[in-house]
Amino acid sequence: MVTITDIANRAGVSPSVVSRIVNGDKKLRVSTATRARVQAIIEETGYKPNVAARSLRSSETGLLALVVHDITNPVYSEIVAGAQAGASEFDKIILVGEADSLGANVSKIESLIAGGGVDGLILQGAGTELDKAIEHAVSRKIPLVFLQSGDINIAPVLRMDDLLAGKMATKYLIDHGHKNIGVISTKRNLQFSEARLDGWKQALVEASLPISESAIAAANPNYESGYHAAKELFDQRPDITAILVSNAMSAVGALAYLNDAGKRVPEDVSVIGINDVNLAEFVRPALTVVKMPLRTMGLEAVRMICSGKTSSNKKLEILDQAPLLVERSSVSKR
Amino acid sequence: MVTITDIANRAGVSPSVVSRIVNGDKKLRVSTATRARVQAIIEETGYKPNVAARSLRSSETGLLALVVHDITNPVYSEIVAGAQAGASEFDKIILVGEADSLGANVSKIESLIAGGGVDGLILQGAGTELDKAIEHAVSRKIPLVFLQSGDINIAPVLRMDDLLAGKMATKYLIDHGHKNIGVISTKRNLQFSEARLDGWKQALVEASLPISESAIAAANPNYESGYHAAKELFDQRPDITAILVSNAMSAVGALAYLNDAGKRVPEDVSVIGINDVNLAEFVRPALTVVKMPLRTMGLEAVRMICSGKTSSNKKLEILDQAPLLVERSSVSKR
DNA sequence: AAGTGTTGAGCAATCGTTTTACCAATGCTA
DNA sequence: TAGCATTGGTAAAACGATTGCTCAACACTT
Repeated sequence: MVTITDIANRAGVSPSVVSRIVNGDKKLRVSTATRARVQAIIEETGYKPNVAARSLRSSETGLLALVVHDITNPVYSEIVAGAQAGASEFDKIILVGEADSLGANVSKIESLIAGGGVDGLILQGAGTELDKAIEHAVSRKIPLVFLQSGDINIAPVLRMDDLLAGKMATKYLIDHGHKNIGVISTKRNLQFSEARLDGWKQALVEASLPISESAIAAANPNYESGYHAAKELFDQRPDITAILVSNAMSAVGALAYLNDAGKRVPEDVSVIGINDVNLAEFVRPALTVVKMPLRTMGLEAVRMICSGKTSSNKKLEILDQAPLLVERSSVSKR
Repeated sequence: MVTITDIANRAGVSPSVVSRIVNGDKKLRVSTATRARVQAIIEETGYKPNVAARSLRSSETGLLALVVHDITNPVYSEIVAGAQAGASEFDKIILVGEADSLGANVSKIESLIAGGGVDGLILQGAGTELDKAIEHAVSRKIPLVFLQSGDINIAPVLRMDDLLAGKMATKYLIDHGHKNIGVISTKRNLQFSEARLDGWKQALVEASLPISESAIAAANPNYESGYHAAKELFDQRPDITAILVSNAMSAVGALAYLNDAGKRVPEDVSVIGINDVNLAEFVRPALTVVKMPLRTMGLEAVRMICSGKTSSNKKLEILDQAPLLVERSSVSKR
């Protein structure tokens, strides 16, 4: 492999000069002549600095780890996309991990973090699997941000306005004349899910509608779980005419159940989801949803990490960008 | 940070001993007493070797880069999952990149590869964006595998039995009495897509059914494109009673179009997809598909990389594991 | 008793960059 | 012309781990 010394030798300069040229050193003092000569040689040889050596010296790796709960969930893909956009602002690369699958390679991830292999860590839906990794990150002072839920005493938690989202969605159903409104919340009692549920409650209260525990079901964020939660809900409460589903994948599952149960959407039952994904537009009936700024959340997380806002600012941060109601065909007047 | 020297000092041994203990050196000769002492100190201090230093010395990073065409596509998530499973066999971590989004950070990815930041490279649906990265990988002799399509002169190409899949699916439609069978192929003229199309053709030929160009449409692997391709197809050929859709996301899009066009599935039109995803089961009607061994492909790619089969063996490799027909509700007898 | 093996461990070079400190040469000021 | 600043560059010490080589001590063999 061609090293910085090779370049230096061929150019008849010392490695330091090459290094400065490559890195665009601020207080760089090198004549335009040598600079051109060196750059030509770099071009010609295709020299690229060895990343290991560089990060050994500078203790920066250019890698940011983002651990999400489930890669296959399109909702999380949005977060990843946002993070990637942020990463390119700061010239970093996002390393995507999956919390569930981590079981197998969790120790490898831990070593990576503990060994200074990443410049920052973004954790979405962190369960206890990652406790050790978190510990290492903290002791190594690696910038850390939680997304949607996490322990505020350890690192900042970034959230979207989930309360507002739940409220908006529910209000929309109420405005369409619904009075018996069920909700399918997200399991695991996650903080953000709780907030969405609170939004539902607040909207009902403000409309002087009763809140009943029997109108609440819970699902994991996948199709199947949404299907079963919907079944459970309607078995208990056949009188429900509209449901709010706290996440997109469960919403699609719920739609499937309603179809199988012979309930037409939206004629018999209206459905509104939280989180928008491409799929919502192409499922039939197309899902009306409250679109959350997932992308922005991913982006903002990276920005916090890279601009050093994580250590100073240990608190719950709620994104300014408001949820957006996207009307499609799954809700009707009653 | 606690380094190997710190450990060595506290244990009263030299760093080499610590290194050998940590790495389980084969020809390791260290007394059980010192070993225990050192290990206790490692435990106590939480020492983890610095990954940059380690990879500088050993020129191995423990990272494998997997670049897929589109992270949000659940089909590719399967590949990623398989690769991750393979990675944990070899104690490596998968770094997932996205070819499309690469536009922005492509140069960073290039540097990573060129700088020896990864131990191997798996490319799915590689377009020209990555040519430079490929070049670097080759010149650095970084193991490289193409998935589904790629230049066989550069590295091995791993494929599934796409021809068989196309044939099986089409035969299934034929067996159900269909004679006018359309196909929505995948754009970009990718090699695997071509093979699926050939399968369609072969099945028709074997059944002495005519092959007509007007029965062929093409879509990108996403919902929207599938929707439009279906529209195009049926505008041209309203007589078609069954379609084969070459990828799952397009199939869902096609389903949406058929619904909007007032064609009932499967009563008026039967649909069969290639590739299975969870969604196929929860969309209504549930999609009948030919399930491809995507997971196995991801797994096998990693195995090839990590066992050094990539340099010797530059050829097209087709996975043994056969496609599997999964019957659901989108195909009916005619 | 001399020779031969084995065990346990240390020394020091090395991987490729970055960066601090330093220096020589030149130009400028007063 | 002495003094000083600027320009353009070099030397060498890190960064932290790995590993080939060396070596002392002891145990066996013959």
